Amino acid sequence: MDVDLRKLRYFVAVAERLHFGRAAEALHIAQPVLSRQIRALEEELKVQLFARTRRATELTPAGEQLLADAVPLLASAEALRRRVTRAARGAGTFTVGFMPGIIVTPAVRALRERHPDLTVEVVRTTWDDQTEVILDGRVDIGYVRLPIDQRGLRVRPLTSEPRVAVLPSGHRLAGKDLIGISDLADEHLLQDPDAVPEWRDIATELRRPGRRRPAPAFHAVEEKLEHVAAGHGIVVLPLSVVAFYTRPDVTYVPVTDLPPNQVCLAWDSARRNPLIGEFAAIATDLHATGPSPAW
Amino acid sequence: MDVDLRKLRYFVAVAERLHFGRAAEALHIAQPVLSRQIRALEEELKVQLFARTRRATELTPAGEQLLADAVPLLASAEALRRRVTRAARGAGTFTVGFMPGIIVTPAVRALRERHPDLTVEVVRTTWDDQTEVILDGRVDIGYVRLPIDQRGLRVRPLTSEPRVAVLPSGHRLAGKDLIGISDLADEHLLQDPDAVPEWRDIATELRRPGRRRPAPAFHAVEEKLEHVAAGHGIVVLPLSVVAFYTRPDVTYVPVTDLPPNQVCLAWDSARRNPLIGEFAAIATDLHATGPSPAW
DNA sequence: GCCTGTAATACCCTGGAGGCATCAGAGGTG
DNA sequence: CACCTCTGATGCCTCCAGGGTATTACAGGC
Repeated sequence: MDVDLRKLRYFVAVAERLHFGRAAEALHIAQPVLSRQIRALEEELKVQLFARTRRATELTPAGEQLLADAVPLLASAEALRRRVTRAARGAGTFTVGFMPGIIVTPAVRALRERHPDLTVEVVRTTWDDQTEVILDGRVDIGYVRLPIDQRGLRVRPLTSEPRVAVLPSGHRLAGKDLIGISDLADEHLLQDPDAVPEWRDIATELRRPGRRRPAPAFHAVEEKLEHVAAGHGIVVLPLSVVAFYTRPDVTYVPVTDLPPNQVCLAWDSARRNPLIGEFAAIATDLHATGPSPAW
Repeated sequence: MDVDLRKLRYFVAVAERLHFGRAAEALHIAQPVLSRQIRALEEELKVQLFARTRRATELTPAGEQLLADAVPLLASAEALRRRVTRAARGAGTFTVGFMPGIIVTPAVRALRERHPDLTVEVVRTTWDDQTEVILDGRVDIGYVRLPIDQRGLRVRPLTSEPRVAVLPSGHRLAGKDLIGISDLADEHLLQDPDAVPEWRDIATELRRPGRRRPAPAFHAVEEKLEHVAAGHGIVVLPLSVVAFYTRPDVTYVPVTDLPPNQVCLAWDSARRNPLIGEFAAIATDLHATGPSPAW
């Protein structure tokens, strides 16, 4: 009748590795069990999921489709679990996520005033988990910075702010009033290139292929600034972030041909919680009519 | 580890009825089994879901939360099942849903030309199932008419078209060039009031409470027109629909204070299928630059 | 021809989901 | 107040699905 989430989880493990033995190991079960479960899933769905040649294992089109659907489904199931537990603990809590540099206080205060009995919490996110926390139920609504993977989310634009290049104080470009992306082509970018898509378009053509890979293992703003100060490279950040996390040994320069960073509200598109809509309205309102922020 | 979808289904059955016996009956299982399963679910989540007083059963806040999350999760699971089966049958098929009066041919043809090996199918929907078919996997993308419940969907506006009142040919208003909603206040609306939200705002105040309820059991356009012709009442439809399903014994009149009907593209926000994005781009493009339709 | 790596098969054991019969407590009723 | 009814909970049985171990079957490489 219903699909079994356990079987789906097993399937995903195999589909991601294309190897029963290693998948079984990762799942902490014996390999024959996994073989049988997958076969059972195939029989239940009346569909072949893997093309098994004795030597290799690969996905059929149906398997590809299942993988694409199973991953978000499992995430939703996990989110459901988390939200129920949260709902039990704090009968009335509402959690707002935000990226560094975004001011959430006015909107949060407004929501508290309208619902005196409600506990409103805030959670700081990073570039990597800003959408994750929404989909897994840790926050009810989040202030996010584009670009993001919008799958499973509803997104409403709020505002945008210019981005600047953050450099060590002694850097050759440190004194400039204004630079272009091409001036930075030889710099090492200390952050996820997805956060600065234009970087790829313009800079990567100039870069030698053998160059050291990005792979930054630090995600918080403070860590990035620390590395910039140490001269390991540069980062590109929205102006408000730099203004907030100011420190003497790094400086910043506006970059002309870098489009502004778009700040949006995002929430789980499958949910129906009146507070989400209410908060979104408040926040949108504040950003439209309220006092303009520093940038 | 994972939640059990069967238990969730059982929970929803009880939560919707607030009665174990009747829920068990609806699920075709014995009542003690259901009691035990719910209790097991509560223990697994470490949360009390129902407040059981010996005489009544009601939901706790955690239960409310679970109900809100479980319903879409079960729907997603069902959709996953359906999509996998479809992916197995037609290795490469893409299905487009559309409401009556919307012309999909050019976009479908364009997609076919770009992917000669792809089977592109179209499905006509009704007001009631236009979003359902998207969420349960019967279509990959749908042309929908607002207002809709956007939960679980991504929606992109396409175009809008005026709406008209459809009347029997002999109706007192049949000859008019233009009427207002208030002229229709005494008419019987033969369709889901949600389809014409303004009807509620304006007309219901004028209506006596004891009036016959809407509850229309017919949904296809042809059926509505049949009933209008028979003098059972009137309907409000987008102009293109009336133009398409023309018949001699019904006529239509533009309504001044009825905002136009918004046509959008909508697809499952959790999915990642490049064809969806491609089709959306084609359709948006056609509607922006292509030949303007009849209305 | 033999060894290795990989999935499938054979067989067993346990726990959980289902059924039936019954119990227990809260309200209503004569 | 005794009794009946309605409703969910318990006790006990059966059976199958999911887990484990041992082994087989087959394709390639040496």
